[in-house]
Amino acid sequence: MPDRYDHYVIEPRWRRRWDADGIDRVRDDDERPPYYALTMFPYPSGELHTGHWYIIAPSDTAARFRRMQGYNVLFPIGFDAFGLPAENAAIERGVDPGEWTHGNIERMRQQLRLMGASFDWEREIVTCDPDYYRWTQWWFLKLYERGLAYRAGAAANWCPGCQTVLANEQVLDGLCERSDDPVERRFLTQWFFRITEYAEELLDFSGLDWPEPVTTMQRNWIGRSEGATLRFPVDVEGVDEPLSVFTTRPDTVYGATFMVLAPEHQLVERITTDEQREAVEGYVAATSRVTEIERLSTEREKTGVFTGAYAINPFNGARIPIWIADYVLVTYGTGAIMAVPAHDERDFAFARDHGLEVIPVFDHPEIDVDAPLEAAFTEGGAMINSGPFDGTPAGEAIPAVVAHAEAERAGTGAVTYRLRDWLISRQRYWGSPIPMIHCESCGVVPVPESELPVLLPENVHFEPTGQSPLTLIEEWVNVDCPSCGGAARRETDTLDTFMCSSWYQMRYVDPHNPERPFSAETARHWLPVDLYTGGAEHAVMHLLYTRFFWKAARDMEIVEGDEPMKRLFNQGDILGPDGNRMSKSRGNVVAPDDLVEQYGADAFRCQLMFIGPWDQGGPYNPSGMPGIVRWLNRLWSVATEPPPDPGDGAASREIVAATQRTVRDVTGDIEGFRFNTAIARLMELTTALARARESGGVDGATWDRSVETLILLTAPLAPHIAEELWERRDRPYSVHQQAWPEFDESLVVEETVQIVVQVNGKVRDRLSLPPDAGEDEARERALASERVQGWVEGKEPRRVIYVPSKLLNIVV
RNA sequence: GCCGAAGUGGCGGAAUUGGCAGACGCGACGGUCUCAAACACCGUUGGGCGUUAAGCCCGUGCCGGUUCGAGUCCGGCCUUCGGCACCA
Repeated sequence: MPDRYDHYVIEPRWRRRWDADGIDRVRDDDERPPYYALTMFPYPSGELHTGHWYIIAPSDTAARFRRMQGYNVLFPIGFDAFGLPAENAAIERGVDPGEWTHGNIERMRQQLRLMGASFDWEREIVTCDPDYYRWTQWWFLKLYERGLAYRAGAAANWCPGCQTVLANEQVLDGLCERSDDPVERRFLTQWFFRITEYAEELLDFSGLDWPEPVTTMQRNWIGRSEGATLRFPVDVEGVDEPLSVFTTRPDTVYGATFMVLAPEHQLVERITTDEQREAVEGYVAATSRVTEIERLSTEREKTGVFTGAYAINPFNGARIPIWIADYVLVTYGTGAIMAVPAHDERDFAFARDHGLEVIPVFDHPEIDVDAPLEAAFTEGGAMINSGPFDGTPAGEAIPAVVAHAEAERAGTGAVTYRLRDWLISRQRYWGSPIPMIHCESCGVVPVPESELPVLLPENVHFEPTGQSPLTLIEEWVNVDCPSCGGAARRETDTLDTFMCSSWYQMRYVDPHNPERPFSAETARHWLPVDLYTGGAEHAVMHLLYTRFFWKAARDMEIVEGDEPMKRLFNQGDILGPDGNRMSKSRGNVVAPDDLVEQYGADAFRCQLMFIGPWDQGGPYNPSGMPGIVRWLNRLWSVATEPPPDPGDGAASREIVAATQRTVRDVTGDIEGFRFNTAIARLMELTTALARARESGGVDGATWDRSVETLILLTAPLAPHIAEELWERRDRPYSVHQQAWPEFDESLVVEETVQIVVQVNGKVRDRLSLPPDAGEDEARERALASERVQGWVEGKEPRRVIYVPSKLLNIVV
């Protein structure tokens, strides 16, 4: 019976052994330095797919690598288990969301076990378990106490057919995905978190090792704008308060020729004249059917309607018309703008389409400002048409105008953020109940902490009543007011699932604590997270929410430090073999279980890591699997077959150097998540050893050290085969508890280096030189070469560029 | 549309700071071992010119620029992907 690599036998055997030994249990009192490696927890959709493997297997490799480097690594897993799909299953198939979710979790746990990932399963958390969401509710109360939670009106997608609120993904081209009814916007009173209070601090990423594109996206998302709010009196009887607008260009105020309100602006109804009412109401209704993305498109025609009302420019007394248009959003700034068509492209387009006046208030060296403008221009020289400000240079214009506005009480300098407060209310069943009670006499009253969790009731019916399903459960909704004891009703909205994932990394450090979300000591020991890996699709929302949560917790002295995740890495998306997102409808889904069955978890892990850089993702095609399998087989042979004939040991030196280069490169590659090149280097060393075994000349000690180094370097990537080979070489269990090999530079010193010789930038020859050769020596040797002479043709070099150990370029 | 990213052989990709384009692997072709085969082994493999060879020319999405030298830097496009606040 030939002794060959058989994943089918060795993988389950080692998983059972690791499990029995508790090799992945993490202790808080371990003396090694702590290292917290976190991978974004999955939603329990029902089946582990290739995408999960692509996210988790490399994370596991990174965690195992740190463990071998001497850290006590916390690498937990759990399930982000509340959310829409469970409720859809309930509506469509009548299954209970809780049962559906728990069934999925059980299945995915089994599948995850096959991966050979070094999770400490005793720390598993499931966000829909009352033991977890009790603390999610606790966080809500803390944020409420702190004044960071409040109620306000906000729009939701409303399907009149289903009588229900829809998620954005349930709206397709403005229609409900279930009933095809046109979706409307409906205003509801909902809960918000004041994330904007932290906007300024959230712009600061100093000290964070995060990918630059993510911080850029977050900065743009927060969208800080400096400018001013200006107050324009409204020329309508009964409207005494002025119309407040935010502008980044207060210096163009003399060029404001009309005002634009968002159609949802609260003043619209009060200022609209009788003649314009029908048009305005029609436009407001039409706007409720347009998505925000469409509204912000700069290509789209700028529609709008005149309200019939006028405002007074506080600077020059000009009486200017007030319009409504959907390119102004009620959620940004004050929901109203002063339009300066001469100096703003959107305002210009609007003015052109609706025949409104254009008054330039800056001159320009290349534009005739007395002629009708062809387009808006944003950079000008000095102010014109601006009364006392005429001649003020552009650089001084904004402070001058703001100072004047403040003196005249017509406005103030202001900073606005694009970031909006976080809407956390969901009109759904499958989420954590918001722990609040509405009492007629006391108003909104928090549920006392001692009464948490507010349990989600079971046996709920999902009927299209226009209410959240929780509203219908009288025995749950009706409750005594904690404050006065009178009859009161529970809040029937549930929490956004982003809230569950905003603090889960904190719960992992102390997951079974019944008294607190976690103890202060464990938090100090483990937090913040050292390495967070997950999809770039979370670059903005989840990662901003969790930063906000952390900062709020810090201000409440629950955690220490300013940031929750020190280092962040975003892996790319794995696609189907056709380059499209894997989906059942496309028929391009690759099922991991089948591949694991056929090739083993190690091979599948390695193939996923080998296909390309982790942050790039890309198409996954199992057709590349034979290359990985061949490598593992070759590794098996090298490690299990007898050593080569030592001969005179002449090849030892090169094997030592090759091994050391591999140590250096693989260490750097795993550190930088370049698993693809790490595996390429391991393949090269494996091949080099296999060839050396054939040709001989390697002494026994060198051979053993090289083979065992190769196994150690492979261990984080292919944990099962490494363990098996380590045991077969009679090394002490476990390979995963061994120290990572140290690179020794003195063993790789080269006697000569190859220098490329170019003539006019084209490679014409190569030279072998000592590494410390100087330019003169290199030049002399190069010019002596016949091939170089042929290209130089006796001409005198005009210039010679020498890069030591690399290249010599002769320019003639 | 806005914000962010990516385009290199038949395919996945490599080239970490501007310095030999195509490492490593798949596939293909040729061969070895074998009764036969394999997840075994060896070799060739960007395109063109060249009988072989030496060698030469072209070549990193497109157009232009900077440089002794550009896959890499700059400007302008094209295409694909992620996010856009109720999918998670």
